Amino acid sequence: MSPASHSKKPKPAPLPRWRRRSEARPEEILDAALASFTERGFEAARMEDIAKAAGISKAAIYLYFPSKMAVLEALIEAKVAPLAMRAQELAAAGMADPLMALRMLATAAAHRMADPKVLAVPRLVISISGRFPEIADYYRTHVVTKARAALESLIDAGKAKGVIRDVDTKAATRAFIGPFFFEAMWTHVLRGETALGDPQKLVEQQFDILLNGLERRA
Amino acid sequence: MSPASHSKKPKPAPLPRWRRRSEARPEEILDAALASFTERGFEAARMEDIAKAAGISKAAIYLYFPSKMAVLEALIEAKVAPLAMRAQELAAAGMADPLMALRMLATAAAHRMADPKVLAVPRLVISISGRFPEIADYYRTHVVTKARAALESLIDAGKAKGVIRDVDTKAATRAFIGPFFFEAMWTHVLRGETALGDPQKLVEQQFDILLNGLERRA
Amino acid sequence: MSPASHSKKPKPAPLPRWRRRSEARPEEILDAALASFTERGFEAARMEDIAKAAGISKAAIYLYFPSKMAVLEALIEAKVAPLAMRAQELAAAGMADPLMALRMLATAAAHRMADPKVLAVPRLVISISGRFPEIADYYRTHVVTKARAALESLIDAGKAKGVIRDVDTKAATRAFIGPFFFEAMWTHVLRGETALGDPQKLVEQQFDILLNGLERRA
Amino acid sequence: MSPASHSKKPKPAPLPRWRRRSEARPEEILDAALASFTERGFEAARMEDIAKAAGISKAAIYLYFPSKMAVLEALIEAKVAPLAMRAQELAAAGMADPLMALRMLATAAAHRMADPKVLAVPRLVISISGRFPEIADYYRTHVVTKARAALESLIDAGKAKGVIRDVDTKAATRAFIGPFFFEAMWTHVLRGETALGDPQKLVEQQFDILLNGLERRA
DNA sequence: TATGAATGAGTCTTCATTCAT
DNA sequence: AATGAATGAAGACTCATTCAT
Repeated sequence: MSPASHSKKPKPAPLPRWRRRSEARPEEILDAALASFTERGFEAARMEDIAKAAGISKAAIYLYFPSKMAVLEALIEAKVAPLAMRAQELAAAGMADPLMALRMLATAAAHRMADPKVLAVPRLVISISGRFPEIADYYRTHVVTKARAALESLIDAGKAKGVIRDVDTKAATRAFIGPFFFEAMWTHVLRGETALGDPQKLVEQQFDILLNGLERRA
Repeated sequence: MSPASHSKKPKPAPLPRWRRRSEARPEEILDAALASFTERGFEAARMEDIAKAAGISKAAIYLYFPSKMAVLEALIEAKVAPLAMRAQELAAAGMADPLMALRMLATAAAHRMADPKVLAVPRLVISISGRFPEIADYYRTHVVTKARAALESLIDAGKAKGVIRDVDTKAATRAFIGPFFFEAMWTHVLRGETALGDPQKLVEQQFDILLNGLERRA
Repeated sequence: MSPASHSKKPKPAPLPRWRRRSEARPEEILDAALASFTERGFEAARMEDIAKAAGISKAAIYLYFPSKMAVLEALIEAKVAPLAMRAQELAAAGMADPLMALRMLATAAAHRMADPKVLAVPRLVISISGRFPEIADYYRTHVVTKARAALESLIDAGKAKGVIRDVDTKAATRAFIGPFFFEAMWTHVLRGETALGDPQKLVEQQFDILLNGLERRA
Repeated sequence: MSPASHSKKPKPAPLPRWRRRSEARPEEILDAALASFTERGFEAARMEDIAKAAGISKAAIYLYFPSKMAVLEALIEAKVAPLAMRAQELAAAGMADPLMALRMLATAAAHRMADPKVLAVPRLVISISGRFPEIADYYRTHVVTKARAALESLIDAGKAKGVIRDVDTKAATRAFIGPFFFEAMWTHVLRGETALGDPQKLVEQQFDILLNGLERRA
C-alpha cells in the first residue's frame, strides 16, 4: 500500500511569502486528525471536529485531501517517515558500544513515553488494523520492522564483540521492546498508575533484569 | 463501571428443549459482535452484520440488549470474567515452585496466542479506550491488574524462596508479560510473520534471556 | 365510515361460566387503549403498553382486534353509543320544562366534567381528526350532532312555550355548550386551575349570564 | 418552559442578497411543520415530509433545529408570541367603550376563524398536551391566560362603567370565548357544516344572546 | 483559497404485526 | 385462548462529501 495517495498534494513550488501560512495547513490538519482519531477512533471522528481543531472549515479539508481515508493515510505516512530514519541512525551510531547504545535507546524511549502523544499512532494503527490491513502492513514494514532490524543489528554486534551472550537475536529484541511497549499501554491506554514518574528508574529496573536475568546463580 | 446492563436476559428456569434456543441467543450475539467489532471496529460494525452473523434479524438483538453500547459492555464483561479467576488459581497453584509455574504460564500463554481470537478483546479494548475510558478502566481493573498481581505473587514467592534475584517485582512482571504481548501484536495485529510456528520455541528463547540475562559474565 | 370493522368480534354466544373473564377482554383492552391513546396520542401509544395495562400479552390483542386502527375504531364506537342515546332521552324528558331541563343538563355536565376521563374521547377525536377524518365525521354524526339536536329541541320547546326569547336556536346551543367545553379544555387539557372546585357554582354563574345576558338594562 | 431551544439560528447580520434565502429557512420549516403536525399529528408527521414541504432535504432541517421536538417547540413559540401582544393591545384600546370593544373583538375572531389555519396551533396543542404537558402549560401561560386577562379587564371595565351587569367576570369570559371556540371546532375539526358563511351573522346572533340573555322577561 | 449551505446514503432504534408452540 | 420470540418496514438523526459563491 502507499498511504497518502491523495492526488491533490498542492505544492506548485514558488509561493509568495504571504501565503506561507496556507502551506502549513496540511500539517495542521494532520495533527488535528491524529488527535481526533486517537481520541474517538477513525470512524467516530468527525471531519467537522478535525476542521475545528485545525482552525478551518470542514470543506477546506477537502482542498488538501480528497477524503477522510486519505487524511488517515497521509497521517500515517507523515508520522512514520521520521521514525524509520532515526532507528537506522541510532543503530549505526551505536555499533561501537552496543550495550551502551541499547541503554541510551531505552532511556530515550522511556523519556518519550512520558508523552501520551507518542503512543497515538501505534494505538491508531492497532485500532484500525482490522479494517485497513494495508495500513497495518505499511506500519509494520516502515516502522516496526526497521526498528527491530536496528535493534537486531545492535544485538548482533554485541554478540560479535562478546559482550552479549549467544542468545536468539529475535528473542532478545522482543525482550528489549516488550516491557516498554507493555508499560506504555498500561499507562496511556489502560490509564493505570505508573509506579514511576521517573523514566530513568524504569530503564534501570528493566535493564537490571534484561542484562542479568532473573535467576539467582551461585 | 458495570458493563453489560442488558436488562432483558430472560431465564425463568425450566424451558422445553425446543425453546432452549433463545437462551443461547445472547451468547451467540456476543460472539458475532466480538467478531464484527474486532474486524471493523465498534463504530463501523453494523448491527445488521452482527445480527446476520448470529443468524437472527437486526431487531432481535434488541430483545436481548438495549443498545449497541450495551452489547459492547456485555461482551467485555463476558469475556473478562473467566480470565480473572484463572489468573488467581494459577498463581496459587504455583507457589511451591514459582519458576516452574512461570514457565508453565508462559507456555500456556504462547500456545493460546496461536489463536488470533485470544487477542480480540485486548485489541478491542485498545481501539475503544479513547472513546470509552470506563471500559479501559474496567478491563485494567478486572483483568490486567489481576494478572499482574498473580505474576507478582509468583515472583515474590520466588524471591522469598531464594530462586529469584532481588529484582524489582513490577519490572520483572513487565519483563515477563511484555515480550509475549509484543509478539502477539506483531503477529496478529501487524500481520508480521512469526519466526516460530512452534510456541514452545518462543517460550524457551524468551526464558533463556529472562532467567539468564543478556550480559556475558565471566 | 363504520368504525369497528374488526372482523373477529368473538361472541359465539353460550360460553361456560369460567370463561366469562375472557369475554370481558375486549372491553378491558378498549379501556386500556383509551387511556394510552389519550395520554400519548394514537401514534405514540404502543400496543405493548395497552396490552400491559389490560393485563395480557401484546399478541393477545390481536385475538380480538385485527389492528391498532381497529382498536381505535372500536373504541370510539363503544364510547359513543351510550352518549347518543342519553341525549335523546334527556331531551324527551325535558320537554315539559325546558329551562329546568337545560339547567339539569348543565349541572350533570358540570359534575361529569370533574372527571378528566370524560374529556378523553373528545380529546382523542380532536387529536386524530386530521389523520382520520372519517372518525371525526363519525363522532360528529353520532355524538355532537345528536347532542345539538337534543339541545335544539329543548330550546325550540322553550321558545314555543314562551319561556325563551326568540333567539337563533343554533346560536343558543353554542352559547349553552361553548362555555362548558371551554372550561373543560382549560382545566383538563391546558391544566389551568379551576376557580371552582364546586361544579354547581360554575353552572349558576354560567346560567346567570345565559339567562339574563350581560347588558345592564334600565 | 422555553420551547424553541434550536441553537443554530445563524444571524451574523449583513449577508448578500443571494444568501438571504437561508435566513428565511427556519420560518419556512416552521410553516411546513405546522401543516404536517396538524394534518397527521406530531408523531405521524415525518421529517422527510416537512422537509419536502419546505423545499429542502431532510438533513437540512437539522441545520436549523436539533430535533423534531425542537421544531415543535420553536413552532409553538413562534406562533404564540404575536398573539399575547395583540390581546393586550386590544384590551387597552377598548377601555373607553368595553361593549363595543368586545363586539369588535368577536367580529375579528369570527372572521379569522374562517381560516382553518387559525385553529392549527390550538388543535396541535390539544393533541400533544397529554404527551408534552409543558407545552400545554406554555400555551396556557402565554396565550390563553393573557387572552382571558384581556377579556376580563374589558369586562371589569364594563362593570365599572355600569354598562355590564354585576356578573362573575370569569364566567362572562367563558361565555364570550366558549361559543366561538366551540363553533371553530365544529367547523374545522369535526368538519361540520357551518350554518353561516357569514361570520358577521355568527357574531350578531351570539351577541344577541350574550347581551340580552335567553330568558324572556316581562 | 475558503466557507456556509445543502444533501444522499447510511445506521441505530422502534414497533405493529406474525409465528411457533 | 395465549404468549414469547422474531421480524420487516419505517423513521429520526448523522456525516462525509459537494456546491455555489
